[in-house]
Amino acid sequence: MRKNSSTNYENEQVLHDFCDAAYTLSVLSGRWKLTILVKLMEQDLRFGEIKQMIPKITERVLALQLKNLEQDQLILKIQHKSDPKAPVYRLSLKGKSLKPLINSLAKWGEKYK
Amino acid sequence: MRKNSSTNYENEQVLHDFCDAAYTLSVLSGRWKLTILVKLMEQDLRFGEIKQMIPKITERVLALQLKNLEQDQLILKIQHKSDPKAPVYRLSLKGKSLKPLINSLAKWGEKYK
DNA sequence: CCGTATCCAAATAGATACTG
DNA sequence: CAGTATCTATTTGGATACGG
Repeated sequence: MRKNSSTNYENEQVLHDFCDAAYTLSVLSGRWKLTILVKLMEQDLRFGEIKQMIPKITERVLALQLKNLEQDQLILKIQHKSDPKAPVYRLSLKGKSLKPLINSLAKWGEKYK
Repeated sequence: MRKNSSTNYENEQVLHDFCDAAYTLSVLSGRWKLTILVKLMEQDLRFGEIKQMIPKITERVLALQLKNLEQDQLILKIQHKSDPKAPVYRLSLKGKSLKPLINSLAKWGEKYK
């Protein structure tokens, strides 16, 4: 009797390809990514502003995480021709689309932590 | 003009405490955790069975990941008095409750990867 | 069969100084 | 201000051998 007895009623929820879930986890995993994304949900920010909001992050690591997020196309780095030295980081549509997902993660965490 | 123009219509979705989301990510992050959880969604398994299903995992790492999952109370290690040498790993209720969440992760990943 | 013990490699993150 | 360069520390995962 090793097979779960619950097989019948639980399978109405089909399991999607969990490799896709692994991809999602991969873009979210990183010491400060969630924090940065959440800050950017509210407004566009510059490097120094993020640094100020997250005092414990070092410049090197902030640069790395931003680069990752940009490569995964979750954020955009916007440079104006008028002042290319003051780029702004902004959520992309893909990044914005994470909002409900992050909320789902938070709800599960709140309930089960 | 740095403030997002989208502030008005997007805030109907309140942002939950993202620390709770970080907790959720933390229990899911680990090289093989998702794989193991998905296998256990279908049936209880023994150490050696999981090892066979994931040939590339080493015994040390499998033991570590199982220990993590057990500590986070996502899985149960079930030992029968009759044969304490043949424990079975089983999803806990908390572990089972991840199913819809993992599906959400997979759906987002499928769409945006 | 179900792990643990040792040792090692890789990835990630931190401290600090420096540059265009 | 917005990063890069170095160097180090920590965490995580892998290879392999051994033990109850």
